[in-house]
Amino acid sequence: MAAVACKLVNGDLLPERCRDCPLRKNGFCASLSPAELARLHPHLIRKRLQPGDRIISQGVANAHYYHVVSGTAKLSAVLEGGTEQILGLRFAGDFLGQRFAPEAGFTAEAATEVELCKVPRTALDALADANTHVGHLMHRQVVAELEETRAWVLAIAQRDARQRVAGLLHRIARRQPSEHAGARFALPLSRAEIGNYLGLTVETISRQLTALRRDGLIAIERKTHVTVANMVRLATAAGINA
Amino acid sequence: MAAVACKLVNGDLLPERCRDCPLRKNGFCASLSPAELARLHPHLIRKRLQPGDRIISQGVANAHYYHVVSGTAKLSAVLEGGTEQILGLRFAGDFLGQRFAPEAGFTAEAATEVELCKVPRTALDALADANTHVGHLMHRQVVAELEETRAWVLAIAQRDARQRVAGLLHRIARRQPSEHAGARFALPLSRAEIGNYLGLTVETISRQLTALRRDGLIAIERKTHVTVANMVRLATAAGINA
DNA sequence: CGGCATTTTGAAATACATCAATATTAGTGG
DNA sequence: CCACTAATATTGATGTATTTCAAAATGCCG
Repeated sequence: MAAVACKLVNGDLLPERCRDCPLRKNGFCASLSPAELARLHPHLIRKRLQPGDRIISQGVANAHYYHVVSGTAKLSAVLEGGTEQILGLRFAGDFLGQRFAPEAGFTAEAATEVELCKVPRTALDALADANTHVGHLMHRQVVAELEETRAWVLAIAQRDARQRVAGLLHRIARRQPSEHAGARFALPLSRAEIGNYLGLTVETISRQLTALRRDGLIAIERKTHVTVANMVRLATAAGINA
Repeated sequence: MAAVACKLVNGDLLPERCRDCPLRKNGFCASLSPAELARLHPHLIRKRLQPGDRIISQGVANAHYYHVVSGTAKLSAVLEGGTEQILGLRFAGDFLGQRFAPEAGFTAEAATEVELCKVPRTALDALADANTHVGHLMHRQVVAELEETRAWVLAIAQRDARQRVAGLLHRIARRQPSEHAGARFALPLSRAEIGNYLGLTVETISRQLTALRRDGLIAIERKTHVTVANMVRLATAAGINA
């Protein structure tokens, strides 16, 4: 919640916190020059959230962008009808918030314990305008997200229940911190939420999970802790690759 | 196919063709200043395509952006498995092509007779870099497309066959040239393509269309010419608004 | 330990898919 | 213009995956 003091490392413009940040190596920050990071750094705030804590609220103008440093965030939206719809998950390295979107189109909340890097819109937008390269980066960011969303449509449109569930587990596993490398993780969503996300019922999710366990693709302990026995077989079950 | 000669109108920097263009009033071009349009204009090429003609080929680096001036374009992609998937439709005013996407992620072809405004990437990219405002416009463009794609995911995830078909007809109707204002249009997709798009079979599409006709929401002549009897009832059938 | 939400499991209902046959349309050449 | 063909669309009968309804089991928290 509190801002960490800024301290520049001797002989290097790169701020200490950013240099130690796991995100420095990949994604958005990796493409920023030390000078750009240095300019941004004074405005960065590190936050740690507990499951259920709100990050972004749908329909509210949001003054910040966020970078997920660790943990998993859940994206959801309430439709006109009042029904809730899960829109996706965001993992370490993912960016939250759209430029030029006046108000948030969805709600984001911590699904697990989450560490965030909070960036004021004004700061990043100013940098983007001053430095074309950063503006392009943010633009790329959206293009990539669009691609991913399109891929998701395809995935859901012509796949059956087993493939959808296997596909979701596969996607979650791939994005786990590399040490565990997909082997073991806590499900960031309840069965009901998974069903909502995949367009299936709670019961179907439950049945498919037990089926996947019965077939030896995964193991489940304490309802939420999944161990993937075989990533390749899981991918096959998901209908990924030909 | 051939470039139209450029001719500036007296006392106005706005090129004649652009001024007469139906797109001038809305969308991307509406946000460009006369000076910006004038700069872009020499590079614009008007093309007229017949149904089935390719506009963009998946996997190929594309040297142009396109604006749909009239008609309907069909977007599709071939997945790893070799199966084809319809990704969507583009109507008059819609933009084709993503900045920073090195190669086309999908194929676009004319579904009806289509009029296009073809813009070299180099020209528009240069303008975008020279003039922040234009860069922002292209950025906004993607953000809007992302929003729309997300909405589509929602639509398909938790709706049954009738709702999906009604929803598609509603979306097509809304985007028809205003004179006809949704009343009557030719379906730009075959039953098989609609099924592919909506994740349903040809037979189901056919049955749902006859059901909608039987219920008096639409009329169909010559298989492809749809008249919407009641847009409000169609929207209700689609599950739009609560 | 007891209450409460979530998950699992079972049985019946249903929406959509599949298989199969017929009907319509568009295209082609006589 | 008509007959012929091929492609696309419709309609029917049956099968199946998923939903729905209902109940039991598990895990969670005071």
